[in-house]
Amino acid sequence: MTLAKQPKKTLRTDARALVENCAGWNSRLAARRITAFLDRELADLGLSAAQLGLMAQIAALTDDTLGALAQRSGLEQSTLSRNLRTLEREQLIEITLVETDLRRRAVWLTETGARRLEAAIPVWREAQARLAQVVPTDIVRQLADQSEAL
Amino acid sequence: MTLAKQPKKTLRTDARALVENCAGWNSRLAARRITAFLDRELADLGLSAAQLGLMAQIAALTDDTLGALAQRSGLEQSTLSRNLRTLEREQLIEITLVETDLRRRAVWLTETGARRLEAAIPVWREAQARLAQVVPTDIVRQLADQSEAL
DNA sequence: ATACATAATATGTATCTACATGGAAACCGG
DNA sequence: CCGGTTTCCATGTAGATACATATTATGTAT
Repeated sequence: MTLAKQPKKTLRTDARALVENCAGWNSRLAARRITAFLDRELADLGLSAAQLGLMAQIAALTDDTLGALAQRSGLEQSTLSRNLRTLEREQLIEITLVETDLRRRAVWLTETGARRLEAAIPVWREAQARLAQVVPTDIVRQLADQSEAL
Repeated sequence: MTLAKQPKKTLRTDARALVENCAGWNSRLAARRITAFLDRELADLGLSAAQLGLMAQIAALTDDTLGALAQRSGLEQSTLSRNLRTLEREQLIEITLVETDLRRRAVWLTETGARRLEAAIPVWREAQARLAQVVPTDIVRQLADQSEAL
């Protein structure tokens, strides 16, 4: 009878292998750490790393609707819907109907949002540069690209 | 007067550079995609990728308390506290007092939890192998390691 | 021993994330 | 034009995550 307190050696060994190698765990761990770093760097701007990224996604589009934005940003449609809401509440973005198809909504930055993003860019650039001294940022980008095939 | 609908070219250009290169965004994107893949692969087991990882962390320890586990797993103490609760609710883990210091709690897998983890290991191994054909898992591990320095 | 500081954990609050489902608009076959 | 289907988005629900703060127990100086 194996006590839970002292699991079988093999289980512990397997668990250690999982902990070390699991790409799921490791990718989330890296994301947590990198995001925490950026959040600290961006704290003064009143933007989180996630918000900055999403605003940049929006600014990068010429004009597009929520579904397309979800696609491009690799977010669940429902997740996007909610992440947009916090930006909307702070009046950084605006969401409006598309007259030609009333099911669709279009997003864009407000003037306030554009100014906020503009102010954030150099801070982000600086933070990313410091980050790049510790983590190979081009590799991170490759990873994001490659994982799309999953 | 620049309309928000058509932000300054420079802003859009900067935004595109951010979207492409931001290690924060890219790391979260990769983590989302990898985690979603593993969640699908693990669906039958009644475990999410995050739960599996955390259970493995617990199993990998000989004996330890919550603070140490938070450290090792790179999670906020408060985050860990809550993630453990869902495992506890399903009776996969047990949390008890440490008699020598009543502030501390110790965690371990229940028999049910150990069996569940044991069953999950081969499934994880298979999933990780398939994942590795698309994403270099050793690189992901390096990233997690390197980002600790942030 | 008592009062104050420190340590370990839990809880309040809020954002990020996703799956399942709901509601409204558009589309399409007859 | 009408009814069924599909598309787009929002919402219910729930886990993952973190910061700030509260709570309880330990340690310490007097």
